[in-house]
Amino acid sequence: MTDKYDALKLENQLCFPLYACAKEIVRKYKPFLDEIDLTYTQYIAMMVLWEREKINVKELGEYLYLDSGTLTPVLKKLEQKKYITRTRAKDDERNVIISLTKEGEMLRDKAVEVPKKMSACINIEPDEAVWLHKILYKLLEQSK
Amino acid sequence: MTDKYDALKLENQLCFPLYACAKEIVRKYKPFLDEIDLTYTQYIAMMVLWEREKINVKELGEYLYLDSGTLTPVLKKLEQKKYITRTRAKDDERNVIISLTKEGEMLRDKAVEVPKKMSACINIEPDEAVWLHKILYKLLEQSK
DNA sequence: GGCAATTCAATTGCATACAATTAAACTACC
DNA sequence: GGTAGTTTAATTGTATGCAATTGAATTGCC
Repeated sequence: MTDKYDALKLENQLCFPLYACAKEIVRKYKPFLDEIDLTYTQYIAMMVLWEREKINVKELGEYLYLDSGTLTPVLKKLEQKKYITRTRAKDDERNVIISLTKEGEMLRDKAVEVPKKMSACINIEPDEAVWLHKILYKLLEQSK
Repeated sequence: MTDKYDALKLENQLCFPLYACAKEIVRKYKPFLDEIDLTYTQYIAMMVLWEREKINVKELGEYLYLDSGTLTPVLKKLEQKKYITRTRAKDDERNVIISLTKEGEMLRDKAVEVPKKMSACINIEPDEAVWLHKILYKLLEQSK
């Protein structure tokens, strides 16, 4: 019951369900993120800022696995919305420092509801979630 | 050691590593897919075609979790490359039938090397891979 | 000190993704 | 048989993503 093309079957891929699952879950975030007027990419960028307050684009990109080509427009949007500021570092003008504004800080209290609402949408056993989390980070480590 | 914002920490998310992991793995495909001049989206579309030969856009979208807004331009590209044809169904002109061409069929022999090369790039225990596959499909089921 | 190499963010070009709308075709129902 | 509702792709508009390039700033090295 095997043929030489088995490896090409969609159902035999590991990448495909990963790709599809990520998209579907990000899509589920949308209604909740709409309430606080953030896209998913803006949301994860804010997440880092809430932890760090100040960070440059390169380091932010390392956290998020995104490059400046993606981040620059996202950060400009967040700047427009007054959640962050973008300023060249005095000591090294190549670096653009992203800083949280007071408005950005305040958004945190509204955003904290998002993960709560999401967890109600994803039906997964707690121990499976822990496992999945672990294995995904193990795979991510390989990309560094 | 917990605070009210713990749920907002990037490292506590399940969606983020899923999202990042999917992107990183798709990126790892790129050099192999470049060799056969396919993008990842074109590749997974071809994968379905190699299994099905004929399918309409809607049903293809259900397999791939993609809508016509994404698929139409992808399929037009594959048509340009002569791997598929797009024709309105005689019996119901709303349906666009995607069919594999002989060139598309022939590409399969080259494409079958891609999963082989990829598996050498992803370092994961076989039983973990099976488990991951299972849990991802379980999550995907919830999006139907 | 001066120049080559490196670093960083921004830009460009291309390819997704998806929500919302549109237009054409078909179905149901009377 | 006519019309309202439904279905299917395509289109439009917005937001990513990423490779490659650019330009400014900095560092290394002699």
